[in-house]
Amino acid sequence: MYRTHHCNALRAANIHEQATLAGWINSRRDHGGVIFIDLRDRAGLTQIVFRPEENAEVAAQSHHLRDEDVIQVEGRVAARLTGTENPKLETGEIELVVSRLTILNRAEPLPFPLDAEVANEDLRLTYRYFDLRRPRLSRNLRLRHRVAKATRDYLDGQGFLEIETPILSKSTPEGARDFLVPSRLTNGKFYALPQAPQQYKQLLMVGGIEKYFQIAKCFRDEDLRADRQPEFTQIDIEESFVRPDDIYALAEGMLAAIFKASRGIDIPAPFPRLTYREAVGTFGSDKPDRRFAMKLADFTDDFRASSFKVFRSTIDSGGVVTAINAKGFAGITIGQVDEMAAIAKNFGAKGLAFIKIENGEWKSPIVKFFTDAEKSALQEKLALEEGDLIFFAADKWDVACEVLGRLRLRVAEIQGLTKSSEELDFLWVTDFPLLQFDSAEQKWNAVHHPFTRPHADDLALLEEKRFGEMRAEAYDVVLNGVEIGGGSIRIHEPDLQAKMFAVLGISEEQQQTQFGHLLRAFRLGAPPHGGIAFGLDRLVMLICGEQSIREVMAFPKNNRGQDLMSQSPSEVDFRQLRDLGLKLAEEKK
RNA sequence: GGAGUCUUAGCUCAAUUGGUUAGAGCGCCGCCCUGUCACGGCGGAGGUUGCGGGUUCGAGCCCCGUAGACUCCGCCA
Repeated sequence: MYRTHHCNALRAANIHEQATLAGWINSRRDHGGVIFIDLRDRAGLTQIVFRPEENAEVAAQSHHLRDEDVIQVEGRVAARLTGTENPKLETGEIELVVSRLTILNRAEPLPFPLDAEVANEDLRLTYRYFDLRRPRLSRNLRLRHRVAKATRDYLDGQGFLEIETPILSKSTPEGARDFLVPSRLTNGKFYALPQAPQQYKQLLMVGGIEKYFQIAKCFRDEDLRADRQPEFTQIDIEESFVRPDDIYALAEGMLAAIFKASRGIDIPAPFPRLTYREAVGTFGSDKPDRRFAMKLADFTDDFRASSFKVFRSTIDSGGVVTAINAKGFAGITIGQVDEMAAIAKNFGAKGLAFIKIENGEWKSPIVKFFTDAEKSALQEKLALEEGDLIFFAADKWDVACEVLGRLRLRVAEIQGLTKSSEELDFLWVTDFPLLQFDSAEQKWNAVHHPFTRPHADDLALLEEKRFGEMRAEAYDVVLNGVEIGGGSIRIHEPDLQAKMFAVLGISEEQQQTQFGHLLRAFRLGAPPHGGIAFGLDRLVMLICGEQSIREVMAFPKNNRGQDLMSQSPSEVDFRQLRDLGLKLAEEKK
């Protein structure tokens, strides 16, 4: 046995007992004579003390110890001298007077200190196993475990079965780029790593499972972001004989259990619901951060007869005029104006009109075009006050909303509106559009995925080919402006599914080769079903108060998808390629 | 593929307007120190200022290029 106690176990009640501890040297304080060491293991810290008068040999050895050496110590639990107790430590009333020291392993000079923030993420990722010793990451991984455990316990309690689905699966044309795995036994053919267990979970429903879940690894070969890694984890759920309301209640219950278990807090449920049109129209985003207002206000009717040509012509051609009030932002700098204009342009605006309210005056080159009626409409709907700043967007509805939505987020960031907020704002966004026209490819794409059920009231639109107007029976859960989950009720009828594939431009032949098994399954008595999937990494990130999912994964990849620690991806031996029947197109330089 | 920010000692950072030998704290090495808890004191080692080029009497600083990191856009059914 390496130890009799962990490093957060000994208390005043243990005084005079013998104990053996093992762990890392967190810090050492060498007084030449007496030497103190804070010994750390995953449970906490215990001060151990070496005294020459107690054991000269061991004390002499102790002078050579360094931070992060791994040692085992045996000794007597003693009360600290009066006045030297440390209230900052749970073990602060006692110390271990060492009589025997075993050095289990030494540490070379450290690549970076563990007791300070390190900015260089490259270095942290290269020495990830070392970085994991820091309280930040160990706390995050513990919270992640609590979230996963609460998820399993809750769903188990609701009668769900955790079922694994294949990692080696089939490439499909829709969606993200697949990671491919060449097949050795069938040269020239490939597996794909799953982007999500979507088809498998639907087939489990056909299989009569009724209630399935999985904490599933998913893979997408797309560019990375602070909240996107090529492999990530979903809490994947599917259930038969459900309406959206059933899914909402289940998801709310699960999130409540997760937040209770991880943060010890009760979250208010049911969550408010916004339709997609409401969310985008009011906040300029389908994942609105509602912890601050700065709502979009529509002025299309007010400017219908405007003498300001830009507004007038936009409205005449079916566009809208909307605005936000950036409260107290009239002191905006030239640089910030440029930045805002750049954001507007980046998201499709032709320009950015704005008005400063300063010294009781409306300052802007466009104010001269406005009538009193137009001004009072602005005044009223935006509740204008001294020091405010109005941003306008005049464009097609979706462009105008997105532009103001992006400006809204940037202004809030500059003003620090959510900086110290502890608020947890959950909501459902419902009634997403079913299809979106891709003008580059000149085809309709599924907004959610091809298996999403059209809204029952909009089925007639399918026959009329008014695809852009169709709503989906799809929903997202949003927390503080981050999409943490999304799902839909699925199509379970083979004919409707085939029709959807056709709309998406998937030929009859492709349907058979790529989705034949699914269509066939639907002809053998598929129950109505639907589900939802949560991004576990993003959820844990929010629970931990982190800005990046890399901070809640044990071994994340960098921006280029590389693991700096193990140096993957890496070249492979030519024999491996030969076995797979592969040849590289270009010789590596 | 595009935009932005950044890159100075092992780590975190500094270096006035372009001006002498690029500094500090932590860490490391050596010596001292018997009640500290971020212990303290004295001394020492450690630098091609990411890389390449240019302007200049003189470049860490200005210009051009390039590499890398991060953030965002595109992309992510």
